[in-house]
Amino acid sequence: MSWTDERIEKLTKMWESGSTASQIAEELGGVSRNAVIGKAHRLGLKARPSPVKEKPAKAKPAAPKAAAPKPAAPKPAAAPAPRPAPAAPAAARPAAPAQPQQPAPQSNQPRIVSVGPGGFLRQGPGDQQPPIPPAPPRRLVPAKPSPEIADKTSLLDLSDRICRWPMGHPGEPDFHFCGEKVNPGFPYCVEHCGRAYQAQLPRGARRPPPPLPFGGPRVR
DNA sequence: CCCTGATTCGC
DNA sequence: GCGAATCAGG
Repeated sequence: MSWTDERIEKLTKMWESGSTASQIAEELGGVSRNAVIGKAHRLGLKARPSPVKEKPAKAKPAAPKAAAPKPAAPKPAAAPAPRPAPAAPAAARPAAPAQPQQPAPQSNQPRIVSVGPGGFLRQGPGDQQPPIPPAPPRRLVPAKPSPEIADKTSLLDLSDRICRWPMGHPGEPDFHFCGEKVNPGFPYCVEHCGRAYQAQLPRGARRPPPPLPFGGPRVR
């Protein structure tokens, strides 16, 4: 792509209206952000108040870098008063918050509108208006993950009064906890306390041990 | 790491 | 003149 008059004009307008180099490059198409910046500087449009914070040479005149091999033009410090001072890039990036803008029914000026690749109408920087408040509030996760586990006692449902006896095996879709009201003073309900706390039977009278929580090795 | 603009330098 | 690479900063 070459820098035709039109493109240069567009670049100039957008640059002066506060659009970023990336935006300009994207708008123009076929050029990179660097190309835009390079061209802009070559055109002499330089030194916009960029998002790069300016360093106010404050109290300390310590200017290790800003020392002046340049006698001619002392840089006019950041003067927020003059025009191109995009103060609020928050809501509307592409919009140009300069001055001659919003209600500016161009008296003559046929309004240059070009058609983009997708068939959309391109806007000039001056025309840009932020018509769409973003705000797509949405929740990706429903309050109840799924009906299946809605009534089952999950890990999150456990409390001091809830029987935490595991039902099923961890990792399984339906794994949950007993959820019964606890046997006061114990972490399990009465039934599971009976399982958890087995009276030691006399040797020889042992029965095969009841299934422990998590059942030991998985039976398949 | 994303972004920004600025500058350099080989083409 | 051009712009990728690089730099410097937020």
